[in-house]
Amino acid sequence: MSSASPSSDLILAMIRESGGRVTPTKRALIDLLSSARVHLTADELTSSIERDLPDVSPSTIYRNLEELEDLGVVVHTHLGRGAAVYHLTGPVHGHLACSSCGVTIEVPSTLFENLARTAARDFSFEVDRHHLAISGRCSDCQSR
Amino acid sequence: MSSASPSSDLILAMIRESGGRVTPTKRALIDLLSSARVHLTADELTSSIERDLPDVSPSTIYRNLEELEDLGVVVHTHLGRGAAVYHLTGPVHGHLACSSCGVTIEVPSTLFENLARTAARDFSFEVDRHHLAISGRCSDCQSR
DNA sequence: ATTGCTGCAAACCTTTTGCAAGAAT
DNA sequence: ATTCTTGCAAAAGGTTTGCAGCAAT
Repeated sequence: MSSASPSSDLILAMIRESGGRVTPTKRALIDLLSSARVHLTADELTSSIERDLPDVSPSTIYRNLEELEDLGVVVHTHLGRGAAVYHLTGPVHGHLACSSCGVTIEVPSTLFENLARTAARDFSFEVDRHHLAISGRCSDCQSR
Repeated sequence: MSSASPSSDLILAMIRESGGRVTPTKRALIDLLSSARVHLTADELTSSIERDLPDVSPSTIYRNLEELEDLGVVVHTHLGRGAAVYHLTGPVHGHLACSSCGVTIEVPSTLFENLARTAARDFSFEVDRHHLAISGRCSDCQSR
C-alpha cells in the first residue's frame, strides 16, 4: 500500500535525525494521525492517547505536534472559531470547510493549481499547498 | 461581481431595521472599519475606540462585531496563530497570508473564480467569497 | 415604557511556559 | 552521562457570558 504520507517509521527516523527522541507519546500520536480519516484537535488527540497512556498531558501533545510541524510532517489549520485541527501532510490537498455545520471536504490540490500559479506570477506569493482552507457552505447546508 | 462596501449610513439603517440600536460604540466601530486600510484585531479596535470612549469594554466590541457579522457587513479571518482580524465586506477579495512575517496581501476575487467554479461543480460546495485566506510565504520572506 | 446595550468581572477555552524529575540515546 | 522529554501547575491570550444599571427607541 503506497501513500504519499511519510510512513510512521520514516517519521520516527526523521525525529531521531533531527536530534529528537522517540517516546511512547510520539509513537501514539503518529499512529493516530496516520490512521485518522478526519482531522483532529489537540484535545481529541490527547483524549485518544489517554486511553493507552493515562498520564499524558496536553502540553506534551502540543509540544509533540509542534515538533512534527517543524519537521514538516504535520500541519494544522484553523477552521471556524474553535480549536485548530492537525493532520499529516499527506497527498497534497486543500480543505473546503463548511461554516454552517463544520464538515470539511478534502479536495485534490489540482483545484488550487491555477490559484497557486497566479499568486506566484502576479503577487510573488508562494502558496503553502499543505495549509489550504476555503470556507463556504456544503451541499447539505445549502439545501436547508 | 464585486459589491462596494455599504456606506456607514446604510449599515446604521441595517442595524435599526434588524431591531438593533445605534450606539456611540457602533458608530465608532463602523467608522474605524470603513477607513481602515488594514484588517484589525478586536483588541486593536478596542484601543482605537478607547481614545474617544475611554470606558468602552472589549466585550462590547466583540458583541458589536458579532452583530455586524450577523448582518453580513463584517467578516473575520484567522491568520496565523494569533487573534482574528475583522474587516468590512468590501469589494470581494481574498487574502494571501504570509506564515513567516504575518503580512497579508489582498487580492482580487478573480484569483478565486476558477476555484469557486470547480468547487461548485465537482463538490457542490459554495465558496464564501468574503472569507478567503490562503497561507504561504510572501516574496520578502522567500528571499530570506 | 420597552427592551436592547453597556461596563464590569468572572468564567472559559485553547495554547504556552517554568520547573524538577524521569527517560531515550 | 548527556540532554531531551515529561507531567504538573500556573500563566497567558483571546473570547464569551451573567448581571444590574443605563440608554436608544
